[in-house]
Amino acid sequence: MPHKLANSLVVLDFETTGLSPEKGDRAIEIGAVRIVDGVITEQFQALMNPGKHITAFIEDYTGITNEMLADAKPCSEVMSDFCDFIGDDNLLAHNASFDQKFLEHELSLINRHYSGEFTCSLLASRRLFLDAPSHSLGNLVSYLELSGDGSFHRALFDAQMTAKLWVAILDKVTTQYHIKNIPLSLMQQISCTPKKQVSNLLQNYILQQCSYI
DNA sequence: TGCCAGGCCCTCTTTAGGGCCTT
Repeated sequence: MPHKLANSLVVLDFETTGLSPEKGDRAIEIGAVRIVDGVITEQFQALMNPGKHITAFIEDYTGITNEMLADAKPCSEVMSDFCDFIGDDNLLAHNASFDQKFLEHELSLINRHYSGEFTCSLLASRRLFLDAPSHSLGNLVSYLELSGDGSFHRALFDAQMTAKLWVAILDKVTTQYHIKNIPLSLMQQISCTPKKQVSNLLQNYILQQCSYI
């Protein structure tokens, strides 16, 4: 069933056989949560059989083994189900360019498409958490003391923690700049604005909002 | 034989190089 709520966002994460679909890499797991008004309302998780063996490195990195994938549904079936889950929602991922290229590649193989906007929590966090020692998902979760029960490099857990990170990013904007009901378009503007200009961008946004009152 | 991803972003930059981030 398609979802079309302005304040609804699907946070997703892929585990894959490697870094590049252009070089033949495929998805092996998809994990996602839907957040509405900052609260997780639904989740999606599935292993998928990429049609080839995964390397020992990927087995070690993810904890997903060839044995686990042997009985999994094929990518085409899982991705069709996931496309239905997305509906018309906007999308978010940590280092979104990576997940976006795998999503588009897997959906192209089954002649499906998504319509939402893609937003990146990595780009936003680099601009808003300037003092974080690193902006990897794991380090940001530690830096912000976000709680969670699971293992990094599994798709659903990473999606859950990315969702919590996103809520923390929105809280940061609300607390520091006193902006409530932050539109996704503003977050996308932040994500593509040079670091030194983010403060000006947000202050100008506040002034624009005040001028409407 | 040697190489092998790609986008973003900073700086000792912009006619470039290298680190970060994702698996």
